[in-house]
Amino acid sequence: MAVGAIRPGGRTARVRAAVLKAAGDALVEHGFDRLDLADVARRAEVGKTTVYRRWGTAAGLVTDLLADMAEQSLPRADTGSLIGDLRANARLVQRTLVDSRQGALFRAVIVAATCDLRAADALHRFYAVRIAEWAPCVEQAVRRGELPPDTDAAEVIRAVSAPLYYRLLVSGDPIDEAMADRAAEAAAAAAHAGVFTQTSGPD
Amino acid sequence: MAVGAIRPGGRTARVRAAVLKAAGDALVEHGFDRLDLADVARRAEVGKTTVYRRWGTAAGLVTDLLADMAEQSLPRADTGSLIGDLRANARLVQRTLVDSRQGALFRAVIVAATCDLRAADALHRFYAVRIAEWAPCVEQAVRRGELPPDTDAAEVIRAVSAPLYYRLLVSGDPIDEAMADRAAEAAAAAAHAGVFTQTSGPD
DNA sequence: CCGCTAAGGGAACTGGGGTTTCGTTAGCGC
DNA sequence: GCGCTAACGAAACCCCAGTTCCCTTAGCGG
Repeated sequence: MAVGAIRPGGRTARVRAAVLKAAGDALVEHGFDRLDLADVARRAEVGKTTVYRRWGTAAGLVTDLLADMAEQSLPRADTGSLIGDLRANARLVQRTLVDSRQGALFRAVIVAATCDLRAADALHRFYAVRIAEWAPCVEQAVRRGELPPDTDAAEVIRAVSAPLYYRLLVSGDPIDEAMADRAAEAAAAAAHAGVFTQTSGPD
Repeated sequence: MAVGAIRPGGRTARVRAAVLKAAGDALVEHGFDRLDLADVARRAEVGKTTVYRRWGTAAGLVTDLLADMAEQSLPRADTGSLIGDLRANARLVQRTLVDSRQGALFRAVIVAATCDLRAADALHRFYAVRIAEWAPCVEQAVRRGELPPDTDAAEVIRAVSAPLYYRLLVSGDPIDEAMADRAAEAAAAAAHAGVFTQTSGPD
């Protein structure tokens, strides 16, 4: 049985909150690779034994942090048009990745996911939830007749985020609002052209 | 002056080749976070002092490995049509990322880039070269009249790769040939729609 | 082929990240 | 509010990644 599952109230919850906060701070300052659990314990004003007992490794700590982040997701937009909704989504992601704290945090959890299977699971579930949250934008557009009937909604949402994450992690090119808008427009154009229909693309 | 710059021949070159090979093997097996320089030295049958002296850190070693990988880049395709060239590019990237050795290696260098500024520089230059290699496909399509005159060629190429890397690093969704084709088609559709023109998108 | 010294290698050393031990605090059922 | 024990925490401990020391090998200019 996991530590903290039997008496989850009071001190246990306070310790968890303090440690996750401290872990976030440490990740933003040093990044995942230099995350020192003893340092996290010091910041949280908690015994380092506690951190090692409850979370074990840096990856375990990040996994729990991600579970915590997953609970506060922002609601999707509903502007009335596909391009409006996709732009809203792209700009939300853009602002998140550019924000110095949030951006560093996302880089850290993505790195953690490449190092640890549980962290990877948590990350994939995190994004599955986010994508599912925004998919109705596309489904509404289908119902309005803006898009082909069997358009894969999740695929369209993924297509909006992909260029932003590609720049963050791979190419290092700047991530500004104009490029977020282009990402939204590109996804919309491809969806209109029927590229994201579930059976097959147009011939 | 860097070690190995004064007598770059013979033993120095042999040691570098052996160490980079061993580093690649170790990265594929354990990933960047568990890269142990002493282990690399053992695999390369080289003194661990040598590895620490010449490369210093895991990030430094990966940076050099990336410089080595940059030298063998595959030539771009020339199928005669934009969609053909983009599909070839998407499938090349797809095969690379799915390949157990290459995929692990790319994940590792991307992780290294998030930890170390020099590694990040090396990675960004690596992708800038790859993108520049494939940009002429788009420029030819412009000349053929397939695309608007002021299409940003690099942006189109990036749009092809982005969904593949997004799945590799972020969402964890499968990366098969069909999805590579969709990525190519989506980029082509957006480019046709004028989303990637340098002045501004269509109104 | 000789000498200078760049580069490599074995071995001992060290510091701090992670573990173990055991005593203390406080959540929660009654 | 009482008692049981889950959970926390201080300190001693251990192990190994990374460093230092110093000797050996071999590239390369002459």
